[in-house]
Amino acid sequence: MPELPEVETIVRDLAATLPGAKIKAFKLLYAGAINVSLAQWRRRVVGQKIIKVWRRGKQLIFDLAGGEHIVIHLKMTGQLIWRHPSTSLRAGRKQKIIVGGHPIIGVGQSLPNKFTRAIFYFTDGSQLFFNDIRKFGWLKIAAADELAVSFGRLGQEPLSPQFTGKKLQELLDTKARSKIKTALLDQTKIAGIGNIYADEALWLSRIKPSRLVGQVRTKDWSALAKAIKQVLRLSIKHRGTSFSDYRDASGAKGNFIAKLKVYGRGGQSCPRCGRPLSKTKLAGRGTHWCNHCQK
DNA sequence: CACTTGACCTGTCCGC
DNA sequence: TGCGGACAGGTCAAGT
Repeated sequence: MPELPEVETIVRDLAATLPGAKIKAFKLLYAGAINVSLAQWRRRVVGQKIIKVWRRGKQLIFDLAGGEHIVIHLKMTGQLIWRHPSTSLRAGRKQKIIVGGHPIIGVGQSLPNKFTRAIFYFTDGSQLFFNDIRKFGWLKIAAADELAVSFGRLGQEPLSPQFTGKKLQELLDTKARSKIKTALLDQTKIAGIGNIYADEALWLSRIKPSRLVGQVRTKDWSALAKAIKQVLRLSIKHRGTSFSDYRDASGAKGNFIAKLKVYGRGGQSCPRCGRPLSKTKLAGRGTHWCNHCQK
């Protein structure tokens, strides 16, 4: 599910509420959701204060006052939804719901639900729910050195100033015979692009997903880098794409689905040239493009 | 070595 | 209405 714009949206939401919060308790509903025993998890997490919320690629990180880090990957269907007994994360969307017999304010259905895999309880009464239908997502507790090793394997942040056409070419042009879409999805080269935004960025830059990296020219690299930044930024502005399960930290859907040009639109007309969009499988993923205006 | 497939899970949708 | 299969935002390991 969540690619960079969705994770960034959740990070911004949580960064507005979590820093300073102290974890009072932790409830685990699916044992596979964490990387250590529950006893060890609680030993390292409960009593800790969250001092910072940030993102690297598609992963969220809570920095803890004691120096360790909670790292979260939402994979396809993960959600992080924050609730407080008396306040709503986003003004204007308040809605009374009942949790455990106590009325709280939030958006959408009551929590926990049958897909809730873990719950953080904070000393101020607020709660953070980790929901995940498909159970691919995970929470990890990591020391600083483990975090550095794991993030060292991740590629360039596409929204960083260093991410230019030249840089993109340097990163991807090493395997001339691989397909450009496959290369864009390689998290060790670029961190954060997933299936939706790979298709969207390639459409924007008029490059066919199956084009070989070796056939991408200098001006294409520059257009592609620009398209990647453009689509990621625009999606963040619209709070991400809710194709099915993605929700922000208040439980609300993102709005970018209305702005998608090709993803999920196979058979419909190309917004640029009007011809029908193609859909096929590439790199094991559904791939959408316009066979007329993408070369 | 590079690329493809299967596996991990649960849900939805479509054709029969 | 039921059933089987394909497919879904991600990433690994195993197989070719």
